[in-house]
Amino acid sequence: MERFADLLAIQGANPFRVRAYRNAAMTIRSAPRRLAEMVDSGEDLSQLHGIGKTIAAKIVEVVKTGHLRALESLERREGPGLVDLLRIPGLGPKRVRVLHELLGVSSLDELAKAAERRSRLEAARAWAPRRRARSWLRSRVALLGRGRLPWAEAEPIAESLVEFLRELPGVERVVVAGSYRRRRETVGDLDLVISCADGKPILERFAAHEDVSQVVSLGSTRASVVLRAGLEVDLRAVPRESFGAALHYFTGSKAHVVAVRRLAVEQGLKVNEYGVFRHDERIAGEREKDVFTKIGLSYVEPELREDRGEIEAAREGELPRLLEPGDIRGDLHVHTRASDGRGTLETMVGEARARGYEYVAITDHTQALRIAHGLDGKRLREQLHAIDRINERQGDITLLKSAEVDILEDGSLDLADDLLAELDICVGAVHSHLGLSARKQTERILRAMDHPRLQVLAHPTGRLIGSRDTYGLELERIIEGAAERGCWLELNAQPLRLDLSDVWVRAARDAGVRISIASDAHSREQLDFMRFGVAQARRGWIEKRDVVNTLGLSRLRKLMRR
DNA sequence: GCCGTTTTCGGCCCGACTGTTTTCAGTCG
Repeated sequence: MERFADLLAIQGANPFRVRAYRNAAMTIRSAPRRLAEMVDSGEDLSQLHGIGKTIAAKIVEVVKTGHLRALESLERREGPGLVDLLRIPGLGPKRVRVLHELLGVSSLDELAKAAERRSRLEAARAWAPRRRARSWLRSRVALLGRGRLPWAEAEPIAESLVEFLRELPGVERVVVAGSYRRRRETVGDLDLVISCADGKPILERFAAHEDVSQVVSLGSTRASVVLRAGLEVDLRAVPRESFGAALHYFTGSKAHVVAVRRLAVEQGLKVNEYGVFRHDERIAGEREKDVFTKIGLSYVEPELREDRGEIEAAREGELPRLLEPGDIRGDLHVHTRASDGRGTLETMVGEARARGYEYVAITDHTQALRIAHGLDGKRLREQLHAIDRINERQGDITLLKSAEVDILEDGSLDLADDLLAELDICVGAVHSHLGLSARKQTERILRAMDHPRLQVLAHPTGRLIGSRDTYGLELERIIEGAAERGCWLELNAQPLRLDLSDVWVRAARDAGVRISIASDAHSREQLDFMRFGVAQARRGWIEKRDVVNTLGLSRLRKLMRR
């Protein structure tokens, strides 16, 4: 749908038609179920917001045939590589069309070559930056290839920029907005908002920061730069009375903001980054909360602002009371150096106690995972004894006997039943045979969950952000199976896992599955990863009561299956 | 192309920056 929209835009189609396809793409991305499944069960896709008869038919065609004829014929006409040009900052559909028609360019490679040649570009009247067209193009092509950064990697960069700005004279407030504030698992750029009386000198100081490698644009209210690290940073300066409105606008998401503005228009109001206006009168702007209340909404937490139902819920006063970091009372997935962790048992327990946890489950790998030095029966028994001794010594934190038990290819567990019976809680995980068909992988996991001892399924999809996709899996069936069996699903808080994702953790919650948010710490510092998991859970509309490790130990034990 | 307790037709969020525009198009967020 996104690709089709791109090609339509390059063709010069009605922009609202183009937008309709982009909206549909957004709906598909946020859908809590796979559309293929809806098609298979004969459901009417046009019930989904933003999908009408035409697009529904196209989706059905893709699901049933694997092809979209309309897309393929457009690609044949224009060249399949043409849409890639849109990824270059500063190149939109109109300029891509000019490049295509004038220079015969229809792929990134061809563009790179054309940028080195003398070309007729300078003579093209329709091409706005024509005086320095070639050098402009070269500098823009160089901006390509910057991927999204995991949230946790953006954090130190964001914090140092905030610190820098706070110390500039005239700066009143600084907040990192954008997808960073919404706590998306990755960020494409950083959006900083400041309030001050006069933005120009501050923006100029910012553009001259030693970490800036390129100034993309620099005006009196906005500066856009690229850091040496490759990250793009946008800084917006607004007066104090507009700070809340600016924060709302720059926090996004785009879809959320558009929906809010549309709602305002329906009420005869206008919302922009300077405030909420009735005719020419500003009726809100300094405080973000007022932007919501003036159009009849309760305050929406940034993590929810994806236009996935939060606006309707805010209107009805039915927003969730989101999980808070302080609600967490224990960690159910922690490694020691007995397998592939770095800390000793005592170190990890000490760190958990320092966090005020009531309990921590020690979950080293089991024997099948050779590479992690997984524990066989003998070594696990030794660890269980050690845990008994620690538990006898101290009363303020309880160690739960556990293991991250390998789920073997046939769905059986990598520990004998008598050993499993000695554990307080069994965490199961898939680490091998990731290439099974989706059906086989799903049945393997369901079979493992059939085992009465298996309580938590760790990192359910196995994805690694930026490097490994979900292994083939019918996640709806896993969620359904977990609900039926009283099995819990983990939200693994490792910043490159965050598995389950926001959309899926919400789907699991909706299906009545309980969630364990777990650090999967392999060193004492990594117990801190819990906060990434909490943020991801909030994006999935998770409340305290949905999460098992917000419970005290006795209630937690009661909730276990056996 | 989608949508509708104003509408089945006529709307569809809104503003900043760039370039060379002498009043605005293209792009971006």
